[in-house]
Amino acid sequence: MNDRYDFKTIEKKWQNYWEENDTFHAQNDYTKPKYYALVEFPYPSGQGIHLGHPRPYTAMDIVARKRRMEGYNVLFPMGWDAFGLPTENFAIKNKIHPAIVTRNNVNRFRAQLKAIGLSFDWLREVDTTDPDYYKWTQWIFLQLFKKGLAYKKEMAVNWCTSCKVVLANEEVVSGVCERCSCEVIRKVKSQWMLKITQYAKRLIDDLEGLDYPDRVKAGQINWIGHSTGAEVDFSTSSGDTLRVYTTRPDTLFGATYMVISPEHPYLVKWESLLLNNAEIKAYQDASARKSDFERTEIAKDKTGVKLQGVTAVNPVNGENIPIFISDYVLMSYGTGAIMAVPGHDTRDYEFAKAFNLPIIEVVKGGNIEVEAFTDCATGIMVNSGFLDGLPVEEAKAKITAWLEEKGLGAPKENFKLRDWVFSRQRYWGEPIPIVYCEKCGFVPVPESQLPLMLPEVESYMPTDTGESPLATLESFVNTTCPACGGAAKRETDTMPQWAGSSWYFLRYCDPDNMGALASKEALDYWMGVDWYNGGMEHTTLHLLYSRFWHKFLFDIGVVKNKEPYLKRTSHGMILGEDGQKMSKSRGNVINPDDVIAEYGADTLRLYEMFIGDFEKTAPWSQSSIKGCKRFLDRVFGLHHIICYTNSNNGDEYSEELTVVIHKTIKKVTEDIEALKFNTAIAALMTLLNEIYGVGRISLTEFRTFLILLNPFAPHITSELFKKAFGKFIHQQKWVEYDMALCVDNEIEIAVQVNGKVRAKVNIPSNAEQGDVLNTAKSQLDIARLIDGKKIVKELYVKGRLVNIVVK
RNA sequence: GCCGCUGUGGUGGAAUAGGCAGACACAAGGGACUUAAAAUCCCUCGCUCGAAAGAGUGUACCGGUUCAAGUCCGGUCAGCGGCACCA
Repeated sequence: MNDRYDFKTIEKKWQNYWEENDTFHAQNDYTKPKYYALVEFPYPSGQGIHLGHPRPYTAMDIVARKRRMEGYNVLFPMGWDAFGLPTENFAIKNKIHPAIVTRNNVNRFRAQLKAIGLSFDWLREVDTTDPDYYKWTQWIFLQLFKKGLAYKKEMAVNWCTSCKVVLANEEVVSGVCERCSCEVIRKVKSQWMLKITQYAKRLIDDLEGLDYPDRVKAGQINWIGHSTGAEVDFSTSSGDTLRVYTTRPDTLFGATYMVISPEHPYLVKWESLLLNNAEIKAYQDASARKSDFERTEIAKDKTGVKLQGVTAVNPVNGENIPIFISDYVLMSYGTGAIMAVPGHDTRDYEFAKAFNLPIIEVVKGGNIEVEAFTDCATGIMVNSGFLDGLPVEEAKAKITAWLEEKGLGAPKENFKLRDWVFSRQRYWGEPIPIVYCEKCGFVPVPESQLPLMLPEVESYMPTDTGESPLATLESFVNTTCPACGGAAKRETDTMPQWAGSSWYFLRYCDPDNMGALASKEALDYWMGVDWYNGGMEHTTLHLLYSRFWHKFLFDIGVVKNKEPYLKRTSHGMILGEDGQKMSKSRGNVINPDDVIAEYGADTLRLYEMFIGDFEKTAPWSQSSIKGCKRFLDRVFGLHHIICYTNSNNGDEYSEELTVVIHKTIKKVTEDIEALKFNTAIAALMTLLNEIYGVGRISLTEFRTFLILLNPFAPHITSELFKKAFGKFIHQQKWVEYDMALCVDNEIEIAVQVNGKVRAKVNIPSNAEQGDVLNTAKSQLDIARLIDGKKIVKELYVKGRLVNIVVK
C-alpha cells in the first residue's frame, strides 16, 4: 500500500459513489423519526464559493451525518437563491440572458459544493428562478394580497442612484446601498408594500421558547422596537386637535411646546391660518431634499421653525404652548407629532436650549440645569398637580387613566418596524402577479394563470424614469382585466430577492409538487426545521421576513407550526490571513478550489471546523491547515499498526485505550451538539496520539475511531472503513460510550497548600476523602510545608485536587 | 447614546457547574534519518531568576467575595458587531 494518502483519487471516488447511489436522498418515509437540518442557500454569484461557505455547510453536514448514523430520516437540502442584482448587472454588461448567467453560476456552485463532500440531498435542489418554483412565490403573494396584507402606496422610498432600484430600510446601511455602496436618496414612488407590521407583536412574542441565540432574539426585538405609552390629543387654536404619541405620559405637566414633522398634514390643512408660510415651506423643502441618512446624521444641532398664527393647549393645565416643525420628528413613527418635555427628554432639551424655551422639572432626581433627567426607575413626580409624589410608573398609570376618563387620550403601543417595501424596478425577479384596471382597481392574476412568466425583453437595463424594464414591453404590459375583461395593465415591478428565500425551506419538503407549494403530508412530516444555521447578517432580513411569511401561511392553514425554525445557530466569518475581511481589493482572498487541490476536501473540512470557536470570526492560516493534513495522513497510516489477529478483545477495547476511547466518544458526541467542533477534533487528535503511543490498534478500536471521524472527514473514513470491514461507513450506527468507563482507575490529582499547587499524587479514582488527604499529607513536599502549622481546613474535590489550609 | 459580544503564550485557540491556566494545533529552536532537500520521527517551548532542582510571577486594568477566580460581583480601559432624533 502506498504510504501517502491519495486524496485526489479517493475523494473523487466517494463523491461519485454518493452521487450515483443517491446515498443521502431523504425518503418520504413518514414512519421514521425525521430530522430537518438546514443551511442558508447561497446566492450563486459569478465568483463561485468562497471560504466562508464551507464553514456553516460543513458544520451542518457533520450534524446531518451524525443524525443519519443515529437512525434519523435526515433532510439536508441545498438550493439556489438565484434572483438578484449582481446577476442582472453581469447580464447587462455582457449581454447574456440572466437565466443563462444563473445556470452557469449554479453549475459551478454545485460542482464546488460536491467537491467538498457535503451530504446534501441533490434530488431536492430548488432554484428560486425556476418558474415551477416562483409560481408558488407568486401564489403566496396573491394570498397576502387577498388578505389585505399586500397594498400599493405612494411613498418616499430609499432609491439607490446606481442600481436604480428601491431598497428596503434593511438594505440601506449607513446611508448607502448595501450592495453597491452608492448613494441612497429619497424618492416618491408608488410601491407594493407588505404589512409585516401587523405581525410585529407576534414576531416578538413567539421568540419565547425558540432555541435561538440571545443575540439574534435581542437583534430582532430591537429592530421591531416595541414601546408602550399613550396617545394624547392637544387642542389647538385652529380648532383642530393634534394627536401625539408619548412613552412618558407622566411628564405631561412638563410639556412646554409641541413639535410636528415637516410633512405633517396639519400644515396643509391649516395653511391659511399660518403667518409664516414662506419660512415653513423653505424648511419643508430643505428636509425633503435630505435623505433619511442626512436627516439623522446631523442629529447634533436641532433646527426647526415656530408656527406663527396657531398655538396648542396643554390638556392638563390649560397652558398655551407654541407649535414647531422640526425634522427630528418623523412622520413615519407614532403620529408624526410630539409633546415636547425638555426637562425629561434629551432631544427636547437640546431643542429647548436652541430655541430658548422654558424647561420645567416634573420628575425629581436629576439636575435639569445641566441635562434632561430621563430615569424612570428612581424619579418622583413634582410640579404635576395630582401626580405629585408618585413614582414614575405609578404616575404613568394614573395619568393614562385620567386621560381616558376625560376622553383626551388612550394607552397605545408602537413599533419601530415599518412595512416591507416589496417592489423592485428590475428585471431579474419574480413578476408581481397583479393587473391594474381603471374600473376594478388592482386585480390579482387568477391562480390558474400562475406562474406569471418573466417575459423575454430586449434589454434588462433599468430605465431612467425608474420603471422596470418590463414596462417597455407592451405585449406584457397590456392585458385584459381578469375581473371585467376590459383593457388593463400589468404591474411591471418585480419582487425583492427576499421573496424567494422567505419560504424555500417549505419547498424542499416536496420540491416537485405541481399542485401545491408542498403537500400537506410532506409539510406536516418535515416541518419545522430542527436546526437552521446561518449568518448573523440575516437577523433583521431573511430571518425576520421568513418568520413573517411562515406565520401568515400558518394563519391560512398551509403549515401547522407557527414558527418555521425550532433552533437557530450562527457561524462566525472566516477572515483573511491579515485578520481583515477577505476581499479582492485587499488581495487577501483564498480560493477554496486551490485549498482542495492542495490538501483535499477532508482537510479543508477539518480545518474549517478546527480553526476556532464556530460562532466567532477566525482568521485563515495557510500554515495551520497543515496540522489537519498531517492528522489525516497519520489516520491513513494507522493501517500499519492494526492488529488484524485481534483474537482476545472481541467487542472490547484494549486495556490501554478503553478509557481514552470512551472519553473521546463522549466528547465528540456532545461537542457536535454544542457546535464545539474544534474541541471535538482536538479530542480525536489526542486519541490518535494515544493510539500511536500504544503502538497498535485493534479492528474494534479502528472501527470506533473511523465512525467518530466520519462526519468531519467522510472521504478518508469511507475508504478506510470499506477496506478494513468491507462495508459502508454511512450505514453504520453511531458509537456509544459508557460513563463508568470514562474514568481511569488511577488518577493524578493536585495537592494544594493554601491554594497553591505544591505536589501531585496518584490515587485510585474511587478513593475516599480521608484516604486521599492522608496520602496527600504524607507527601514529603507537603509534610514539610504543613509541619508545625495549624491545619485550618482540608478539602478534597473529587477527582481534581486537595487543598490544605494552614496557619 | 442604547443593545449584544470580546479581551488568555510568538499565532489560532482550550479550560464541565468556582477546582492543577495554556488542551489540541501552528510557528520557532534543537536533534535523528537523508549526499541534500522535502516528508517523517524525537526533544524544548508563557514570562523572570537559575546550569539544574526549584522559586517567583502570569488570563486587559483596579478592587471585592472565596480555602480556591480566566470563570462570580463592583468599577475602569480597549476593541468588535448591530441599532440609532423611534418621542
